[in-house]
Amino acid sequence: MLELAILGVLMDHEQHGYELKKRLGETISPLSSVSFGSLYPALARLEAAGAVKVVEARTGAPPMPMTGSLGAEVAAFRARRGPTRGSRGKKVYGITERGHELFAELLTASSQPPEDDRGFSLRLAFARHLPPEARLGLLERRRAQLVERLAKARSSIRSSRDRLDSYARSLLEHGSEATERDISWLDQLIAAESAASDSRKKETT
Amino acid sequence: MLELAILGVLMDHEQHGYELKKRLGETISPLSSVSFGSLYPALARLEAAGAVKVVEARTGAPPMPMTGSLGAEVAAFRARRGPTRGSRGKKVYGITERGHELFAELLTASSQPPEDDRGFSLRLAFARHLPPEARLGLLERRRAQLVERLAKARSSIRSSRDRLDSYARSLLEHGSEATERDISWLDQLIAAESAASDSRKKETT
DNA sequence: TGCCGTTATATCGAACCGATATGTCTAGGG
DNA sequence: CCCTAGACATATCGGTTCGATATAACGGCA
Repeated sequence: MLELAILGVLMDHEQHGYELKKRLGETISPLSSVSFGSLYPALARLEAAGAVKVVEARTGAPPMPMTGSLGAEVAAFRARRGPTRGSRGKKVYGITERGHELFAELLTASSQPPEDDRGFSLRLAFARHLPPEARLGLLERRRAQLVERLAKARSSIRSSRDRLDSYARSLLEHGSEATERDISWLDQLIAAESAASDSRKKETT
Repeated sequence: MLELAILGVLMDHEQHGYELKKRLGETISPLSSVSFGSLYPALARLEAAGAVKVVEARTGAPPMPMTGSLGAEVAAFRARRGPTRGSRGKKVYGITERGHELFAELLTASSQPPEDDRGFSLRLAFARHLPPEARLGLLERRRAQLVERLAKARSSIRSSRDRLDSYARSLLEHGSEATERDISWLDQLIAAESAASDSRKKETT
């Protein structure tokens, strides 16, 4: 999930981790910013998989690998060289050819099973990298999912109306209204997408 | 987080894990159901902390007190499916005195730092267990948080309008609208809460 | 010069999820 | 009467994510 987000942001510009976090926070999901505790491991995974690579490392000395369980060794090394020694600098990451493949794969696949909300938002944010049919499929699967969720929520409200206090009831009703709006928003997107598809068809005939 | 949800549900009636999962899914957050992989460890944690305890395990005849509005329903369910149904291999959990303390603590505390969306929903769902002033505080903190989030989202949209494609832009704008509606929903809740507070004040004078 | 806020990378423990294993109970078909 | 499919129910495993924390370089400024 995070891999997809990282690759998508790196598609535009090469960046380093700290910038990446900011961009992920503002562009993709302003609601829940990504933490470093997941970002750096994810970057490490991607680098290990050959999907991204360090393009530029601005350091005085060559970068020292501090991965794995070498904490004690590194500490010993630091103690030898003194506490002021530092080779920690920026590591600018860029996406590789393999990364492009992985991005396409992640963006397309696993949208078959009912994905969670953030998964959909992420895919929609990168929808321009999808072929038009896949875009429509994404929107329509999401719509179907929301319709089902709305039905469940409504039946849940009906069946347990009297044993809910006003707070819980208001929460559920507000959630249902939000889902309704999501659906009609999707309808707009689907209509726009269909119109674009039609105009493309006309052009080629 | 999950601990709070479990304790809150157990406040109403004693239940076993499987029922708990269903109730958490339908009542609290219809959007993201809790998985067993987190539910059972959380129950184990709570049991280790002495907040819940096993009330009944694999008994044939149900001597369960089952106070609350659900008692009738459970009885009807048993009558429908037969008296021996679902009484084997189950571990019915109940909340202890320590559990009540922990619940109050979790419900009140840690709402000071900006909590995430699910955290707020959870607290609101159990708002009837809060003292009225704490309810108002909860709502107003949430409102302030959403206002801030909206401002950030808007400035983010403005600053990066042209380098966003239509999908990302639509996503961000839809998110902002949803946040606006959340805010006005909160305004309603705050108004209702204030009115209730006023009427209480009048009663006591 | 010394201090401090920002930028930046990295790790740790705990929580949580999705998949999976295992066991129990009952209904229904042969 | 058995026996198998499927609901009910508990539990664990590997991997991802989060929140907190450590470390360190850099820039401004008093």
